[in-house]
Amino acid sequence: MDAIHAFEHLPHKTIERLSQYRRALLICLEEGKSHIFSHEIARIQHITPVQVRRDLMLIGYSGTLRKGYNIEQLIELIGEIIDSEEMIKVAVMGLGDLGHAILNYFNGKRSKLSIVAGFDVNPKKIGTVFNGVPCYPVEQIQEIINRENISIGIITVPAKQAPVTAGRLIKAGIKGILNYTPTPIQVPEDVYLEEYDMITTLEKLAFYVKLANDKNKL
Amino acid sequence: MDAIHAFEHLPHKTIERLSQYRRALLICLEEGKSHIFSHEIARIQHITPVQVRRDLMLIGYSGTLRKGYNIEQLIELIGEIIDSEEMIKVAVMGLGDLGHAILNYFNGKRSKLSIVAGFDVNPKKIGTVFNGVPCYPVEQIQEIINRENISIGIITVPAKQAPVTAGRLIKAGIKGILNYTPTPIQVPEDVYLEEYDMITTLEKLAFYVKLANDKNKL
DNA sequence: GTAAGTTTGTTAAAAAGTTAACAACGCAAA
DNA sequence: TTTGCGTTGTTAACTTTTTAACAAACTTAC
Ligand SMILES: NC(=O)c1ccc[n+]([C@@H]2O[C@H](COP(=O)([O-])OP(=O)(O)OC[C@H]3O[C@@H](n4cnc5c(N)ncnc54)[C@H](O)[C@@H]3O)[C@@H](O)[C@H]2O)c1
Ligand SMILES: NC(=O)c1ccc[n+]([C@@H]2O[C@H](COP(=O)([O-])OP(=O)(O)OC[C@H]3O[C@@H](n4cnc5c(N)ncnc54)[C@H](O)[C@@H]3O)[C@@H](O)[C@H]2O)c1
Repeated sequence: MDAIHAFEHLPHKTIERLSQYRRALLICLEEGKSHIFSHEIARIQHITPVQVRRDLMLIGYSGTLRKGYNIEQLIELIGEIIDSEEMIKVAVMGLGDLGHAILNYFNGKRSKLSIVAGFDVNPKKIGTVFNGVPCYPVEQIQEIINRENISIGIITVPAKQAPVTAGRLIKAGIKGILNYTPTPIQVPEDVYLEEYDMITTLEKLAFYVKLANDKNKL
Repeated sequence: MDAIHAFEHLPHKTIERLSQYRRALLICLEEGKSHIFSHEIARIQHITPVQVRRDLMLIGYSGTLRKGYNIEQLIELIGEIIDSEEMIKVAVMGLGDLGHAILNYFNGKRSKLSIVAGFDVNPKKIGTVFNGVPCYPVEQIQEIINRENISIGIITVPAKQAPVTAGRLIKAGIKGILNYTPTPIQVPEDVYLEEYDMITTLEKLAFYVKLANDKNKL
């Protein structure tokens, strides 16, 4: 299909925004709305209406003049683009506070993404089931990842353990890693990596807050 | 001072990377290194050496030829740029799993940023102290934020409570908000806002994993 | 002491991402 | 009708961000 080819070349930022649009659209749908204007989506996402229209143009979706976009259809189309046909399965490495928060938050939210396993070294956690997700010992990682066909790993172990944990995930054949520890990790180029550290976000925020403060003092 | 003026116009991405460089540099310092090359920093951060050099050029830091950058000095300079002179104080709204993870993780990591208060509605949590951070009832938000001179709020309440919580923070005079719930919020333009949703990151990851999969199948 | 090899600093070019501008359209009110 | 307004789709301009290119400088090896 031609469309699949096109979606390959969607800008990275557009992919992110599509996910965000869908999240917002799902809420609107729940609230009983059937249509939405570009400027409404824009306001929710803190961007410009032009950008919304441009993104939707890129995925080939057309709205109705003066009526806006059909919410249900748009959710459907975004799903066709960013979701995969089969379920994508995810494992969480390290079921501490953050790992728990993620398990709590995540499952059930998306139909094509599911956390199916947790791994830990703490004997008290191994064998327990949290929110429907069983906790396995790290030694079984290869076995479980093969058996369940898990392709994404989330790292929430103590920072020092991040590199060795990443190594295990890679060895086990994982294709994408989301690293929530502050220790950067290295991956081969066929593994997708996202790293997020709260402190970077906070420091950025603090920088701009300070800047605004300094300006007001003048 | 002239330099302060210049730092105002640093690219947003550079600010983010400076925070990341510092994080990496602190680790290197601990490991006993005294100097580092641009390509080493680049490798840790998964970017190019040119970009590192460019960022450092923008902040006016010069390395030594064939010896690289002095780690201690660079950490110091990055601090002068992105940290504020006085401590920036932070409050966490909602001390559930995620709020706890943040308290656990954060305090002590940075000298100029500190979480000094938590707020919750659960009577069992109110009055407790977690990791040195007291939990107050939300009703006292105005009082505590004024008294402690808190300027940043992190939102980790249940998603539905996000907008009302944001409203309270804004009313209390907060200047920056970091929203970790999946419900987008609205803020006046003198308040800095960052929103982060794990699902967006995961969906993006899943998209590129799928893409790579599809390519391999051809 | 000279040549070869590295690494920095900076300017210039390229790429990615955002915003502006506006024609086309359709609804609503006059 | 017809006029005016609000909205989409799209091209073009602009801005931001990244990458390339390369001279200058220092070190080491010969
Ligand atoms: N990025 C962020 O925003 C953010 C926020 C909070 C915490 N963190 C980071 O996330 C990580 C986890 O934080 P937390 O508060 O949940 O810590 P925690 O100590 O509560 O949890 C860590 C868990 O990992 C397990 N573990 C230890 N070694 C392991 C290994 N080798 N393999 C598998 N499991 C192992 C422990 O038994 C524990 O259950 C830390 O690195 C922390 O720095 C990041
Ligand atoms: N963005 C992410 O990556 C991510 C990950 C996990 C969870 N979350 C989100 O973070 C939020 C918190 O998650 P959690 O797992 O910690 O939930 P939780 O239920 O464990 O914690 C929520 C806490 O907020 C308190 N609370 C409820 N209403 C409040 C109010 N009006 N004011 C102050 N406190 C209030 C509750 O008493 C509870 O202690 C949720 O919205 C969840 O969707 C986000």
